[in-house]
This record gives sequence, structure tokens and C-alpha cells, in this order.
Amino acid sequence: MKYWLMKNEPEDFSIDDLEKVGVEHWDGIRNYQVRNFMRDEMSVGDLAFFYHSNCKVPGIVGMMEIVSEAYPDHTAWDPDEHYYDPRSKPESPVWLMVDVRYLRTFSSPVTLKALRACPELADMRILQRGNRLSVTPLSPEHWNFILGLAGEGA
DNA sequence: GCCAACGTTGGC
DNA sequence: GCCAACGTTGGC
Repeated sequence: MKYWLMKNEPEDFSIDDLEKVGVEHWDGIRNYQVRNFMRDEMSVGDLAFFYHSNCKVPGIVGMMEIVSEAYPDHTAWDPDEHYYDPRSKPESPVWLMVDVRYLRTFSSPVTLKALRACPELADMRILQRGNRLSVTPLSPEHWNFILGLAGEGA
């Protein structure tokens, strides 16, 4: 099983929204590195942190589970969609998505500030300068350490 | 709203 | 295939 960190702007789709629907497709990925992560390395049963980005207090707010393999992102085919991409077609999809299932919301979110304050997490992808990938792999060590920060340690 | 850093595009 | 220009991300 692998661990992931997945960013989204809460204004667009937050962990509260995910809690309401339970399972949702993680659409709108338009970056090849991230697409390849989902296609080649993500598996059903993997766990992921939900990260709120581009908001007042950025940070990790909860966790979810990957519940599907990568499959074509149909929002790329719809001209009315914000992330429409005419290069992707139903017969030759360029972009993929996975389904995620809500697990829980942390009683105390782990803010970006708190993450940066931990020398143990210094080499986390999300903390590297200029990192812009919205989905990044996490080591089990980092996963467990962050769970501890969230007060959810085993 | 600013701007640094990055990915993508497209002319050559 | 280089690389400058452009668009996007995302913290602050």
C-alpha cells in the first residue's frame, strides 16, 4: 500500500464536500507527472491526505482512500468544463482520474506552517521550493509522523 | 493582489 | 531540440 498527498482548493472542493458525498472522482488533473502517478503507481486501497491549498490556512485536513484504478477523466471532453482539453477524446483519453472515499477529518488540521516546522519532514515533496504537483507520494515514515501531528497516532 | 517558480507552448 | 514567452500555481 502506498501513501499520497492530494491538494485541492477548498473553495472548489473541500474535505467537507467529500464527507457529504462519501465517494467522488478526483477530476481536473492536467499535469502529466500527476497523471502518470495515478496511472502507474496508485492502487486501490492506497491512503491519501487531503490538503487544502490556496486558502487562508493551507494544510492537511483529513484522510481518504483510493477506491478505483485510474480511468478517463470525462470532464476533459466537455467544452463547458473549466478543465476542458480538446486534445483528449473519448476514443483516446489523455487525462485520467481516480475515485476517492472519505475516511475522516482531523480534529486538529496539520497546517503548512506546522509541517515546515518539523525537521523530520524537510524532504517532503510538498515542502520543496516551487513544488507544484497537486498529487505527490509520501513515505510511510512521513505518513505516520503526520498522523502523530494530527493527534491520530497509532 | 503580488510574485516566484515552474510547466507548457510554439517559433525558429 | 532550443529557449523565450506565456499561463498557472499557490504561499504570503
